[in-house]
Amino acid sequence: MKKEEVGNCVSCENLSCLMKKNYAADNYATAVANRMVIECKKSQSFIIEGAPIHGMYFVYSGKAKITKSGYNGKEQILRLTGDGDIIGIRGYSSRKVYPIAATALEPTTLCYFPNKFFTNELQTNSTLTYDLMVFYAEELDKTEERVKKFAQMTVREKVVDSLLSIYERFGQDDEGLKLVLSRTDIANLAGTNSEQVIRVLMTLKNEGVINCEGKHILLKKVDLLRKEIQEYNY
DNA sequence: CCATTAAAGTGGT
DNA sequence: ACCACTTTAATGG
Repeated sequence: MKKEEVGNCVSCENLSCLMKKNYAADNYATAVANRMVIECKKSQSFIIEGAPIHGMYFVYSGKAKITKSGYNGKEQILRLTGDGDIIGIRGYSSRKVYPIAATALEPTTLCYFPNKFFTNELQTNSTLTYDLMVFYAEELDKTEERVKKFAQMTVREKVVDSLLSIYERFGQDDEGLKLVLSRTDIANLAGTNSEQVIRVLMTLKNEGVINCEGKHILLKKVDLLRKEIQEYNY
């Protein structure tokens, strides 16, 4: 884990960032003074499952996966994160070690806040604390939805659901979805294996619903895909 | 540029 | 769903 401290912190332009949102210009300077900017290369893990909790991260730019390792070495992707997202936010439970791992999926810049600083902020800045509570509530909601989907969806539906969640979070351009994942990563997100993902992707391609060129996946008929899983959405 | 490893894809059980 | 295998792509020196 390579950490690089930047002497002169660039101003955070990311308006969805929880910190930026909850600080007036003058107080924000205090936050900036306490943060550390970390540059991550692709496939670099900046949080290791089981390592002692030391602080929390915001994604300044880039993308990362949050994972938990399973029984036979297979990992489960819990969620995907991008600009403005918070990572490592369970340092406030009684746990002393991170229950998850976080790995960059592309070159990623992180804002890091040591626990000591952030704990103090939570006790003094109630809007920040409230926003964080809303985040927790939404995460719990999403997790419960996912439990239902994992139990009830077919393999095909789980893959479709995963593709749509990537589409909704990250969008797509002419090339395809803006988050490029390996088949194995898609499988670990959907709760299947890479073979099944490969087969579902090929079927969808033959049906003309998506387009695949290497790792670039383009959703051609989003409405049709949504229709396939609509009964699972509330 | 080549060598080694990782990922994609296929077919059989 | 799982495993074994071939082909193809990515990585690193």
